[in-house]
Amino acid sequence: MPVGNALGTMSEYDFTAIEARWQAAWRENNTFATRGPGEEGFDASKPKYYVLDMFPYPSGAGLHVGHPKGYTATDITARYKRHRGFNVLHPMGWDAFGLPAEQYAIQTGTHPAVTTKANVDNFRSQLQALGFSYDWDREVNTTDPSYYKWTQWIFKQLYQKGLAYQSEVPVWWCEELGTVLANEEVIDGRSERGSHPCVKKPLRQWMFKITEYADRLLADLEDLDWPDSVKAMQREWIGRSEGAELAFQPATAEGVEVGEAFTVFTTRPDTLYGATFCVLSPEHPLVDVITTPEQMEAVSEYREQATRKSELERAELQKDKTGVFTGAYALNPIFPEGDPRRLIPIWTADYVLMSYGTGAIMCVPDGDERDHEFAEKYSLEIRQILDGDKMVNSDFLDGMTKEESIPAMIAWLEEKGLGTGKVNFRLRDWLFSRQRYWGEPFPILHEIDAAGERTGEVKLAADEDLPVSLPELEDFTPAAGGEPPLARATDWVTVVDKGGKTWKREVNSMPQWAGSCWYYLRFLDPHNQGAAWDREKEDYWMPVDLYVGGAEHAVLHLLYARFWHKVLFDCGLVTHSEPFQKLVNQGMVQSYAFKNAAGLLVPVDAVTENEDGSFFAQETGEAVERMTAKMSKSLRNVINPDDVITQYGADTMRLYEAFMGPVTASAPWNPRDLPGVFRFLQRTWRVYQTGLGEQCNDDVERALHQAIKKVGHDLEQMGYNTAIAALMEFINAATKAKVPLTAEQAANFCILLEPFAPHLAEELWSLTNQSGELAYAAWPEFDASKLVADTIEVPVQINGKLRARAVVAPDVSKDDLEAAAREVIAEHLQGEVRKVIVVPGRMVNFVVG
RNA sequence: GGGGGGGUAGCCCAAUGGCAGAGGCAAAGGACUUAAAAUCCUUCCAGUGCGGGUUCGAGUCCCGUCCCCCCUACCA
Repeated sequence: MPVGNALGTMSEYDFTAIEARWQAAWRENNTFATRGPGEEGFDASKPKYYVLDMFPYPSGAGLHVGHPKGYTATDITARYKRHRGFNVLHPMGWDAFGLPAEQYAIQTGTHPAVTTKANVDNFRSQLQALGFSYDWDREVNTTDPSYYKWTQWIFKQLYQKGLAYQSEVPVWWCEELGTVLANEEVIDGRSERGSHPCVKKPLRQWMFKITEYADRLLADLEDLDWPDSVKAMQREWIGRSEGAELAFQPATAEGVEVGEAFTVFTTRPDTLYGATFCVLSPEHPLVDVITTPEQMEAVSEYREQATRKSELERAELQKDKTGVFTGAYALNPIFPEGDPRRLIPIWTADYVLMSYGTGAIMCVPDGDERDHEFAEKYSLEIRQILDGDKMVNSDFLDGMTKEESIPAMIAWLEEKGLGTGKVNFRLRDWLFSRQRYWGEPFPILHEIDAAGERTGEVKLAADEDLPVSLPELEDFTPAAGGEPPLARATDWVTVVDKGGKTWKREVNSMPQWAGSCWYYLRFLDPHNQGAAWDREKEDYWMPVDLYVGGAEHAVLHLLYARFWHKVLFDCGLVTHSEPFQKLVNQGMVQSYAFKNAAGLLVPVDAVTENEDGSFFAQETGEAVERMTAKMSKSLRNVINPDDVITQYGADTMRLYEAFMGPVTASAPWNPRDLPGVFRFLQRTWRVYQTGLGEQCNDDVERALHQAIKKVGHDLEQMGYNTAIAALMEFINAATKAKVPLTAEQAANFCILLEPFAPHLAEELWSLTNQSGELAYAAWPEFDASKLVADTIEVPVQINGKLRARAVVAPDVSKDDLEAAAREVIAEHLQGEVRKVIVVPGRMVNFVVG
């Protein structure tokens, strides 16, 4: 085979050389450097498009084939938008604080910064090998002091707004990780990372008042172009419910008042006439006060059991409700003194959670399924108050539906001063401190007294003292008792201010979410030394037009970032109240796995396929069933992107990722499908190898214009897989025509191909001596007159069933089409034609009989 | 239990209410080749989970039902 690039000479599609050449050229020419307001070369007349990936944590394992699925989608869109004349901001960075680097440091003594740098370098080169058009001049790294300086500065803004506070609260403590965790990071009593057991423990921690923003975080979801599932998850997490709070007074069995009144939250205050008992959470402080001596032993034992039970165990045991009578009673405020219904028993039970509402509930067995179950089990009174959807035995509410009775009851309670209408949220304040080394230090100083003890007074570090840099440490292990590793850096911890006064630094660090709460703003102005970002740039680029990432961040990163952004908005630092206008969750890239009859998973490399397409395990010979699963080391089904690039090239890899199906769909990586897209690129290469022609072939020209239309249309709605199908159609047509493309056709197809397979497109652009920079060449316009053939076949139906086809001109009139249809259908037409439906260019339908 | 998303050829996946098929994989046959690979050409394949309804016409809209995936769950 002759090797060479001269046109007219058949040469191989040498993707390795082509990709290396163009990646180098893009770097040298700064092809994808983006200019914003105030930057040289900025063109203010162009519209902007900000397309963002959720930046990765640079793990030691390197890039996973799942990462490029989203990155390929955004890159195709970024490249497409450049052709459409947009100023495109398409940056990449590293969310590099986090536990793995710290744990590796504890095991090996390697400083997390060293590990992080190595991992970042690896990730960057892997991403560059895929030819993504990021503006690498804007790369940010959350662990860089010049970055976290501004993370600390934003913390100060939140603090100054009164949104950050310290509190001794029961928080999730994870012994294994040696740190506290946020509610969002604990699932069923286990840490989200690593699945280690966690317990509730009272500790003094930094909190953010995210609950003050609950209403806005909920309401503003409305206008966002986000997946319904993510909006639903955020709504549920915020958990707004309307109802009332009302107070119950504890009393003895004789009705003598004891202790303080307790408040309950209920969404159905109107069912108060059916309230026959109350339940306090075992953690409720009042339980100690009101429990009678006779019941004390049983209650203490129950409470102890409840604390020992993990949240997980409580959830597992949910079917079987348990509880203990406290011996005390509560006065149902709706009944007058002397009414026997007024005195109701108070129980304690762990199905009532201290963390929701007030930790105390009124129970209406006739209205609530759980209360009913509990009442049945412990033989408590069940008083009817509902007949169908109408209230009964409820005095002034009788005959009302709940829509009428709830407001009526709230009005009544408020009038009598017994309760108030109340909106309750499930959202808790955000626990913002961690006992780790590898995180942002707080810009906080604690006042200490002569004995070196904290007085409780704190002050912020001055702006000119930022960043508060991480001190060097030898040992990164958390100290016993939850003391953070930073406490060991004694020189760093002690600060003497200008007045000679001694302070101690905060030794907790920020959680990993901090850096990712605002990185999309730093990309706008990454080298700014004097400010986190420039207002003019922020005004131009924000909000993010397209944000692509995994669904796992639905309530963590995406809720936190929205919260920070709203605070920044209230501070007048940003111009929009929401950061991410359109959000897309890319589907997961899964892998095949195999399961035997016993349901055990069998590693991929231990399975062989039979001729008939079934599978068997090599060792045992037993039949196994193919299924899709997450890639995992144990199943040995992890695909390494580097191997794919070596074998097929980056363009094939990109094309395959985009061609797997809709970007939002999960699909297994199927090595068998790779050659299909690879062949398409080879065919494309070959079409261009025959040189350019003068003569314009009609079929090729039509296919090209159809492709221009379809690819543009599909890309507007992120239909990457169907856009690629359109490209394939064109190449199939061009191959079939066996005539060289004209220079114009060759150029136009290069532009269509560039977003998907940029290296090959650049090579072909250069081989055909096109002028100008391909990445910024204007997207071609399609000519509607060239879209259709000289004649088209129109289906002719009788009663909706296909009976014949009429060959007509594409622009035939309605009457002429009907005439042509009558001609071809004549022999099939029997009986009276009652109606004729004619859709010009589409079909004709005769309704008979 | 609640919420979100899906069921179309052997497989992945397309189809503004208008011929069920764009594209790819796999399969079969052929061309080229000493042979194989690669490449090229040709061919094969379902009536859209199931049952109703609306319509001239339903994969698409409506009602019911079954199955699968994801998220969430004693939230008062």
